[in-house]
Amino acid sequence: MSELTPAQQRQAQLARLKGECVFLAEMHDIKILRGRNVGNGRSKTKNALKVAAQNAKALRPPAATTSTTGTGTTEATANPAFVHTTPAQPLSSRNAIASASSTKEGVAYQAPLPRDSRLGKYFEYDLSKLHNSKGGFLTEDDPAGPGGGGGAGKSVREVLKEKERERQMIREGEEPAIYPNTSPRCAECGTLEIDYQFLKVFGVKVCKACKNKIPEKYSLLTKTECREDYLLTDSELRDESLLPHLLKANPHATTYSNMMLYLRFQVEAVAWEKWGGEEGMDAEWERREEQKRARKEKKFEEGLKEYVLSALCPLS
Amino acid sequence: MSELTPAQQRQAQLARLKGECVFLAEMHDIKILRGRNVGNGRSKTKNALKVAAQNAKALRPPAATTSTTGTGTTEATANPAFVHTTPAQPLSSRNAIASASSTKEGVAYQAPLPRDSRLGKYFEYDLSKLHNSKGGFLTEDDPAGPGGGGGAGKSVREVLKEKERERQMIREGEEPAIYPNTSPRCAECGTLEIDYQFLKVFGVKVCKACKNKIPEKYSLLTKTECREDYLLTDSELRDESLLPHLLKANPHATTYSNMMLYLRFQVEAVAWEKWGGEEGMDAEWERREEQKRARKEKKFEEGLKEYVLSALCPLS
DNA sequence: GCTATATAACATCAC
DNA sequence: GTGATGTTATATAGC
Ligand SMILES: [Zn+2]
Ligand SMILES: [Zn+2]
Repeated sequence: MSELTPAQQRQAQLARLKGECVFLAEMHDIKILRGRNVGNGRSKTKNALKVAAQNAKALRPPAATTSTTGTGTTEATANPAFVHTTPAQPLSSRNAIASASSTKEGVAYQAPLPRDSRLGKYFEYDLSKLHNSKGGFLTEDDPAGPGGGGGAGKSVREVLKEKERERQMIREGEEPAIYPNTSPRCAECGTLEIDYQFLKVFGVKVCKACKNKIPEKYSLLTKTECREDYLLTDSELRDESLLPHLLKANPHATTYSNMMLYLRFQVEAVAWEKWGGEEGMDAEWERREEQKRARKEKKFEEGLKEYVLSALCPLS
Repeated sequence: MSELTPAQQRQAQLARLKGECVFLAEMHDIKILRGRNVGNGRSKTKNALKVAAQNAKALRPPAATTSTTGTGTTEATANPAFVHTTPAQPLSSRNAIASASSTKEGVAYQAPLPRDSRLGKYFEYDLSKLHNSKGGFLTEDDPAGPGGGGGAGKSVREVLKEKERERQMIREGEEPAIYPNTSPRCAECGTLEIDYQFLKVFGVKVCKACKNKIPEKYSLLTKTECREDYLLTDSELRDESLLPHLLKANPHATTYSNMMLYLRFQVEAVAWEKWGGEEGMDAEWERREEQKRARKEKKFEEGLKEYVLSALCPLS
């Protein structure tokens, strides 16, 4: 096999990607002018799908969206006494991990620059507004909504990625431009005694009392729960810029790996964009359940035959 | 890692399988009595699903089911001039392959025994009637239908597996008990000039004229077409006892691998059982198409950003 | 048009 | 509860 070297493969894929980009960019009415990108903006409404825009609310902390508690997720880790015992100590080690993982992506050093830097001027068409599609949320150019200043037109994924950049800056000691000198207050009740661990890790301003009062929004989920109950994939949960998490000692045994805890409303936002709302997710869940059952039955039939045959043949 | 040896793994899986079998067998009202299997039979109607029984017809050659030509499958290889040129020559080599592949399964030597042999007596509950489920066909104990003697209660898969055993016996020179001394006739028009290649490979009695006259039933599909148009998986298409195929030189280049050609109505029968009829299959097809599109768009977005960034950064 | 390789999703088990 | 491992399905490139 005259296979390519890894470097050549990478190059080939990039070339393919570039070709595809040019082609698809035209499809999206984006013009690429070698170093300067001028698009005629919003023209992707044709790709819009299904959807109910209720999820967007979940991203704006001030809105006290109590959402639904519908899905039968186990509330085990949602118990505050169980989850919030450690007083923000292991954060330093966790931050180390976070920084390492976000800087390993090559260009990540340039990426966290603020939007108004030199880089921003090259785009009349904001790349972060590209139609994300896996669910079709926020594709209609909704009129920015009342008070929804910056988020309009961006997918949940994009908003979260930007928030991650802000968190990154917080970790590096710089204040994000959006929160100048005023001390942060709980988004729910306004108290000044917010949980700084939540601010640092999740970029969410909330006090411990409100956290416990609104578990359907602020409770924590283990990685496994996210995978099973919200059908998120491992790579999605590994992406800190999409869904941050905090680490906590595993209660099953001290030798086990740390638990990874995610914030429920963030997880729900991503999952609902991915699956097209809670209904779409439930439908997919049913589908997989049925699939699993079918697989099991097939294996059972084959296995039973093999078993009975092997049990009978010695007698013949 | 104190991992198990392959043999130990196999053993462990078998043990697990046996346990599962016992458990699930009880669920199915089957009693396993170490070498003797006594079940109270039909009690699985609760598992029945969706369905339209039209597909069963496709399995009875005498019924001139013209089926539908609905799906937009390419009819390229369906062109008889293209497909049926070789006069049953390469069969010998193909048969060798077939025998090899079907005997490599260990117990396959015992399996082809006729139903009324010693083995059959141990089962009051016919294992081949187990609910197959991936589509839910034929689970209701349909009253055997007019003239449908042996096939009632068996899934499409099971029927095909039995037919494969017959074909196997034909290849080995023995006449199957069902076709005694009378020469085979075309199931469509009754002529004696049937295509013996089709009989040997597919176990189907049909003349060349009828083959060409009813392409929606007798045309041939390449393996790739089966995979793409009928959403069958590679392992399913590799299983000769489920879906036999004949080989033909690849027209694209003589150095390429042989084409594998499957009979359309057999493929349709399997696919429709798997997906719950043509409607179910089309639904799944749409689902995958959408999934593919979403994947592509996601990759595009990431790729475009990376590309534009790499194109822009040198300028800054 | 097919197979081989790589990638992602998924099930399973040791920790 | 998580991560490593093997298994399966999908995408691509070479033949
Ligand atoms: Zn509060
Ligand atoms: Zn005929």
